[in-house]
Amino acid sequence: MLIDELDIPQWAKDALRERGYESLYPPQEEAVRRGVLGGRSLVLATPTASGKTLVAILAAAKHLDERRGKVVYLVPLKALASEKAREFSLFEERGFRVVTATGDFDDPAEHLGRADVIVATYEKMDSILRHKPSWLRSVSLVVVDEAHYIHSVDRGPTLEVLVTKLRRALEGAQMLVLSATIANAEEFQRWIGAEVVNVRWRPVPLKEGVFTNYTILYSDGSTARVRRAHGDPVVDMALETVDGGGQVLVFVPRRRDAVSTAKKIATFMGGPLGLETAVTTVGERILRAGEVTELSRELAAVARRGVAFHHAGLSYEHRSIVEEAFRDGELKVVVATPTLAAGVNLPARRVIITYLYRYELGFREPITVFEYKQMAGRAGRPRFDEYGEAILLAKSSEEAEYMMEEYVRGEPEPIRSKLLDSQLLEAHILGLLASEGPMTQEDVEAFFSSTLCGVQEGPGEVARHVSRGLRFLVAHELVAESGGRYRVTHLGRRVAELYILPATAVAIREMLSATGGEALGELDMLYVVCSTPDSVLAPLYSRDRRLVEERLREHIWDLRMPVPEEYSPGFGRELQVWKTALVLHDWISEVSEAEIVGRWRVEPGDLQAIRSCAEWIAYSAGQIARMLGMHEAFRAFDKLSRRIRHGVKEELLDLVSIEGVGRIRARALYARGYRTREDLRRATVEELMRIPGIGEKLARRLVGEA
DNA sequence: CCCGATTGTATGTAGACAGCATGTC
DNA sequence: CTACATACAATCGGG
Repeated sequence: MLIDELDIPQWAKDALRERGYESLYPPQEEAVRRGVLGGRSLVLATPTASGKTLVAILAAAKHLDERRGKVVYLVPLKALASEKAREFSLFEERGFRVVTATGDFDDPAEHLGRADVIVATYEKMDSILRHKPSWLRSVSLVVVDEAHYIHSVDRGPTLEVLVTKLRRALEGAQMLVLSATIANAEEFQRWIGAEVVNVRWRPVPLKEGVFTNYTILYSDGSTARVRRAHGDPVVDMALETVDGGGQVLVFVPRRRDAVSTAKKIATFMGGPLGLETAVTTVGERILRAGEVTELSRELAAVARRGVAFHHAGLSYEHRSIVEEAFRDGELKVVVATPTLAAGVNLPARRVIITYLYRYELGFREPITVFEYKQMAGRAGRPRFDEYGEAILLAKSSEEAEYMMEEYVRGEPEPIRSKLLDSQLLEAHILGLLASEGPMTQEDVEAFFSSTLCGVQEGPGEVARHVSRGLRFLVAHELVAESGGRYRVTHLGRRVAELYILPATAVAIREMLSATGGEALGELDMLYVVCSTPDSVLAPLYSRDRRLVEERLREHIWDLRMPVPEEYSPGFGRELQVWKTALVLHDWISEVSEAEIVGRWRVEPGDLQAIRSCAEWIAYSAGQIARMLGMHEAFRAFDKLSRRIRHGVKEELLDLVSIEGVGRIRARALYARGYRTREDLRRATVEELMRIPGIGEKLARRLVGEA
C-alpha cells in the first residue's frame, strides 16, 4: 500500500514523501485496514523499529487536518519525548505546534493549550491532569507509546491510571496503544475495547543465535565459526563485525563490566579503521563536557578508539554524546547496561548479550524473556544492515541449550498490572480525587476496576486495596470524607500537584511538626529531604561507614535529626540516608564535582540524579511547611532547594540567578567583590573581563543581564 | 630477605519519572 | 537462601 493511496491530507503525503516514506510496512497496512485512519482505537503490538510511529503520524494528520483536536503522545522517557517531537516536526511546517512536556522542559500551561501535538512523559501528563487544564476536552487522539511499561512496578501503575483517566475524560477520543509484541493482547482488547494488531514483523530480519566454543548456533539451525583472534569471545565477535563495516552493541549486567569490556575491546581497536580524525573528536567532546572525572577520562580514552561504555553513572551529557556518536557511526562499539535496551532507538548490526540474570535484593534472578527480546531487538540498522544479529554468550553447551530453549525460542511473558503490588495506589487515589473532584468510595473503586488491573485481578481485590488506601489518606488528612463523599484537603491537593508520594508528604510533615517549626540546620534539612520514600539515595559501601560517622560527629551538636545507632532497625538505610545528605552538603558547600565523586564514590550520573531529586523534594518540603503556616521553615527549604539546584553557598544565590552564571563563575565574581546583581550593574565590561574565565562576550552579557 | 605468584576472603551488584520558574561551564 | 567476578590481603616459595 502506498502513502499516496491513503486517506490523509495531501500536505501530509507530500511531507512524508519528502522524508523518504513511500509505502507502508505490513503491520502499518493492517493498522490502516483496521480503521486507524477512521478514528478506530487500536492496540498495535509489533517489534521495535517496525514503524509504529508512522501509524501515529498518519492518525495525527487526520486529527489535525480535520481540526478535530489535539494529539497527546505519551512516552516513558524524556529522551524519547524529544525524539518523538522531532519525528512529529513535519506538522510544524504546516503551522501546527508540537511541544514536549517533561519535568525539565515545560511550556507554561496556556502554551500547552495552544499546542496541537503534546509529547509528554507519562508522569508529566498525569501531573498536568491534576492541574485540571481547560484544554483537555479538545484532545481527540491519545497515543500511548511503549505501553508494555504497564508491566513495570514503579512506572506501570502510573501509566495504567493515566490511560484510564484519559479514556474517561475523553469519551469518543481515539486511543492508539503502541507496544512491543505481547502475549496477552486480548486482555488489552478487553480493557481498551480496541482493535488489536499483534504481529512479529521486522523491517530488518533478525537472526538470533547462541555462542559456544567459538561457534554460533542460530535459531534457524545454521552455524557460523568465529575466528579466535584475541581469546576473548566478546572481543573477537565485536571486532569481526567492526571489520565487516558494522556496529556492535554489547549488553552487560553491571556498570563496571561496561567499563572493563569497553577497555578490553578498545585495546584491540585502532589504526587500520581509518577513523582516527573523526573519533578523536568524540574523545575531545567528552572531555569538554563538564568537569573531568576519572570516569570521563576513561570514557574519552576508549572513545578515541571508536569504543564507548554507556550506563547511568555517566552524566546526561556524556550519555547523549555517546548515543549521538554511535548513531553517526563515529563509534563502532558501545558496551551498555540495560540503559540502552529500553531507551532511545540505537540499533546496531550485531548485539551481543552477555547475561541473562540480574540481582534483586542480593539474589540472582533470571531476566524475563521480554527483557531479552528488548535487547535482541536492537539488532539490525534499517538501510545499513541486510539483517541484524543477536548473539547470546554461553559458557557451556548445556547453557547454550538452555538459552536457546528458554530465551531465543521463548515467548515474551504476558503484561501484568502491578497496581496492587506498588507503593503507588494511594498516590493515584489522591491524584484521582485531585483531578476529578469529590467521589464516593464506590466511584473510586469503580474507577480502579476499569484499569487493566481490574480486568486481571477482578473488582473485589481492587476494592479491598482501594479501601485501605482511602483510609490511609483520610488518617493523614490528605483526604476528608463528608456525607459519603471523599475530597482532597488543601494539603492533599498540594501534595497531588507537587507529585510527591503521600508517604513523603506525611514523613515531611511529621519531621516538621516534631521540631515545632523551629529552624533546622543545613544538614538536618538535607536529612529530612533524603529520608523520604521519594528520594534518590547514594549507594552505600561498607567502607563509607567510617566517613559518614566521622562527618556526623563533626556536626553532632547541631543535629536534631536522629543519628543512626548500630543494631537499631534500619541502620543500613539510615546510614545511606545520611551519606546522601552529606553528599548534598558537600555539593551546596561548593565542593567540586570531581572531589565529591572521588570522596563518596558516587558516579557523576548518580550525583545528577540525587541533586535533581533532592531539589524537587526540598521545594516540596518548603511548600508543605508553608501550608502548615511554618514560614521560617518554608523560606529555609525554599532557599535550600535553590542552593541544591546551583550547588552554592547562600551568599551566591543572587549571582547564580543570572543567566550564564553557575557555581564557578559566581564564586569568581564574588571573590572579586561582585556580590550581588546590583554590584554587577555598576561594573564595567573591562573590569569583568579581567576575571579569569570571563571573556568579552560573557562580560557584556553579565552587565546587560544585571 | 625480597619479590612475585598463589590462594583466600570480603565486597558489591540496573535504571530514571515527578515541581517551579527561568537559564550551567 | 541460591552467584560470581573482582579487588585486595594473606601466605607461600623461589632465588
